[in-house]
Amino acid sequence: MRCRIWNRHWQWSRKCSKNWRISHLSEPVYQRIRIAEAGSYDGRQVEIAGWLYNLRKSGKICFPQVRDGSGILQCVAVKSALPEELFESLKHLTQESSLIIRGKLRAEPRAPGGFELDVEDATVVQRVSEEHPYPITPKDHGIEFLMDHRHLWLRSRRQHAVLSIRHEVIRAVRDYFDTHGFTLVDTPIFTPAACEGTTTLFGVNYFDDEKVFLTQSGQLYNEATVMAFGKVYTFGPTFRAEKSKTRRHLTEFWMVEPEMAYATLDDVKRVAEEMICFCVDRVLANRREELSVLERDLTKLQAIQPPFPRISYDEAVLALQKKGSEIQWGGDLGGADETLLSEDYDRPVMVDRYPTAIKAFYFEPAPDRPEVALGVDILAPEGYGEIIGGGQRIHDLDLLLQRLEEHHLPREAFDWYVDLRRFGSVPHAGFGMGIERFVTWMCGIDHLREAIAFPRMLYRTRP
RNA sequence: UCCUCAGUAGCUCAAUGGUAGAGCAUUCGGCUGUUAACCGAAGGGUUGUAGGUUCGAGUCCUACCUGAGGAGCCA
Repeated sequence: MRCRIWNRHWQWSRKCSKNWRISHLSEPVYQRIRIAEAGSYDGRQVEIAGWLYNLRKSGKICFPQVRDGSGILQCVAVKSALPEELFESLKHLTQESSLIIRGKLRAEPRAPGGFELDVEDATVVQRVSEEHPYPITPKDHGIEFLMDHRHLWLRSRRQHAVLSIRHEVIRAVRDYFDTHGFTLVDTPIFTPAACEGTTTLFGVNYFDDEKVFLTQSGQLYNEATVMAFGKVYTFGPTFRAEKSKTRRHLTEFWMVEPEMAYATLDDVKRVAEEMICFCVDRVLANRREELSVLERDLTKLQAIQPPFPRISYDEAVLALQKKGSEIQWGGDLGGADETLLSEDYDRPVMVDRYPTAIKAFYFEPAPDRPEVALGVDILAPEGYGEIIGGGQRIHDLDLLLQRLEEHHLPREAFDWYVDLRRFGSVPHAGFGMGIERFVTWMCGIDHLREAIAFPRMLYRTRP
């Protein structure tokens, strides 16, 4: 397999340019490895394939730093040990040129990462030209420039770390639900109507003048699938056409939404707490390197242990008023209120039983106090705001019909949803967690846009 | 939709209403252990756009465009 790849490169190189291959060796004796595995190959002859991250040079020695997506490895090319042509071409390599380097790997305390490759041979796959040098230099850049070059910015260490942590979070979320009896049942992206009727939706033309909308939640569909499977979750993209221009909003983001039959608000709180701790532990266990690149304060993440504080909306309003907030009972918590509230705790805080009037139509009212709903928001510490919203759904047919009417929602659009209350309706509950908000919090970064590869925001849909 | 701030070299930024400049990047030269290497030199400009005030505008005024932050909005 390795030889076939090698031969293909070799033939391609001869076709492309006579300068393309600068090797002076003919036998492929080097084992291709990824930089992350360097520790297992001390003293061996290896080959790494990647891109030039940075280059420092003296007169007769140069240090190309190569990244291959798994890590960064410093190489050493010494003039006296290499053919003139090879040394000169390495010395004049441009940033982000793609190349394959072969040589002997060894432990080296002076090198970042602890390992270093003594260059014996190299192949430049594509040289970045001086006329169009790589735009992202190792110096400061403004956010506009970086966002315009997002397709290249992803290669930098910090962005690589953030997206690696995102991957870890997503894997942990799925592992958690997969090992706790939940079935993944994805819900449609095209939906015929508003899930809640209030928020703004992106409309799409769907053949012959029919109008459909991009989903803003899979929850209503989850309420159908959960009656088939008992415990389900949806994981997918979500679209909100809100003209929000803040560091906490994207127009396209990813959300995980579990739903449980025969479950109540307390079950939601228990499962959410357990899942959050599971994900934080995974990130801490598997992504130390990335957290360190991001200079994340680990003690802040290590403090995320059960039990999380649980307070009611009533208590939250009183606490906020004491801290100087203008909030009145009946109003929603603003961004500033969320920060103010969470600064009292070193772990996520659960706020439940919001006024029914400010919650969506499907929330079950508290049996003893119908003016509050059995919903809960979970606010991340350090001012990261709401990461989870959820609660118990109405399971009574008559109450649901009454709510639809009160919210002026079209009965026809909700026929199937209402049907669920006719055939073995049971108390059920669930929640939704925004992946980017969770990742932003894990990484300790200050903007949601870095927690997804290609963010979609108000006024920004490129690249 | 509203408020605030910004737009000058490829990038990050300077420039009292009076000759548009520095660092990085690029090119050339020097350096055998560099850590965003360093030292020397060179090239690189329609100061977001359109008007206006002025002897003279990057700088002041008006409008517009673009971006950022925030508010509103927002399971």
